[in-house]
Amino acid sequence: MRSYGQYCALAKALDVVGDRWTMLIVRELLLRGPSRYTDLRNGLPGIATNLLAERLRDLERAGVITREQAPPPIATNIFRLTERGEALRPVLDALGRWGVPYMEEGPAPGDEFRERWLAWPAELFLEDREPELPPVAIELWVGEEPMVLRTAGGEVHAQVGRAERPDAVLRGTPHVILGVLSGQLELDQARERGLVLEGDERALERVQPQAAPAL
Amino acid sequence: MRSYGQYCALAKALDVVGDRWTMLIVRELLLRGPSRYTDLRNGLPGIATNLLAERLRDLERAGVITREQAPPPIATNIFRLTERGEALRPVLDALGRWGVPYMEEGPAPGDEFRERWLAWPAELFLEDREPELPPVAIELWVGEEPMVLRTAGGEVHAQVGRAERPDAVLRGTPHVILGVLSGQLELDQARERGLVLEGDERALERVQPQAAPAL
DNA sequence: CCGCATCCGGGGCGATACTG
DNA sequence: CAGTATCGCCCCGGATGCGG
Repeated sequence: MRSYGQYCALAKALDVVGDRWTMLIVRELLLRGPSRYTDLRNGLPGIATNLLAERLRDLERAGVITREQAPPPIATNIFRLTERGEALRPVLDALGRWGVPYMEEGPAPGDEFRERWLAWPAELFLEDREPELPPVAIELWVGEEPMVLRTAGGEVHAQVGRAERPDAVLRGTPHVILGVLSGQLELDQARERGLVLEGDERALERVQPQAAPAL
Repeated sequence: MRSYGQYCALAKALDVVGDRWTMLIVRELLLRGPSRYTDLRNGLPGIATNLLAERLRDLERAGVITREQAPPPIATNIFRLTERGEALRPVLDALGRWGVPYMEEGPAPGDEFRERWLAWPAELFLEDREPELPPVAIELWVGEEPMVLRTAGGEVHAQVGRAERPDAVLRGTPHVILGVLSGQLELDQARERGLVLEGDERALERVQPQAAPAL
């Protein structure tokens, strides 16, 4: 990116991560951990391949990510965030939180969706309000790939995958699931909009925000 | 900006404020409060006039700013952040904080500078560690325009202008002043690099961070 | 299949000129 | 003062090719 040419911390930050797609690449690396080129590309629907390659080069030069050659049998590179790159998490948290209201309207026609993108609102909004009880696991089915929410140390962690014995299973559209996770939708309302909840309803209530956070 | 076409809070946020110059326009409105077109332009060295006009239109349509017609005698518009726009402050705070390390190297050749941009690191790093004492005011001279730091309620507020009877006056380059404010530079080191401190040194020490924050 | 490089059309960007 | 108009250029997006 062309530098803004301003001696200002914000402008300098934007010189590094202000380019189109750059923040979203960081999002993928934060959500997935170290990733291969193809995995990144899969998590970034719409990006042109040359742009991804160019951004990865830029980010590497800027010290935000590193590129590791996997050992010879595997002919692939692994991209991973440096400490400096991980330090961008508060930035993406803030931006993601600011963007949540735009999710309420539901996906625009043609919008792509990846299950793991839900990890953001999930970890942002949910908390384990009864950490002294045994941990619970909630499975989410919102597309092809299942996700699982687990309580641990008062927090809730989200990741792609299944639970062995989930306390509850939620199925629904991204829009409805997000409404439930963010506390914008009551369970009754959500059910009217197609939410299916199997298992222990209390597991869900345990992690939902008490009051709907102001968006 | 072209939409990313992703049903993701972060991508949706970037659809609105991810365009080039957009965040910096919000920076100016946060730092200055409601502003005229020309004032914005002055605080955004390097921006093309048509781009500023276009971004202001976009931000207005997105509900981030409003445009008010000033009463007839003054034939000018006033742009001001909406509540939604003010809600971007945590985002810019996080990004600005992430960008501070790039300031340590000093300005790049040709970098523009505005005194008020210092308000960011100032309010971010400084705190009144002795709020029970009478408030102090510190004047900063780093360019044409003076700035003043005032303690109030345990916090430190920065704004353009002078103090009537400053407890201390600091003069130096942006780079050195920033080093002092962020706690990266000891006073001795700063003096070697051209810092001039008049008045009560304790006023400065009172608001400096105790330990240099990890950048 | 993975990780790009190349090519090309369109649009956003930057600089300057101009207008009410 | 507060923008609009214009124009060249480069960046972006999409498609394709290609070596390992």
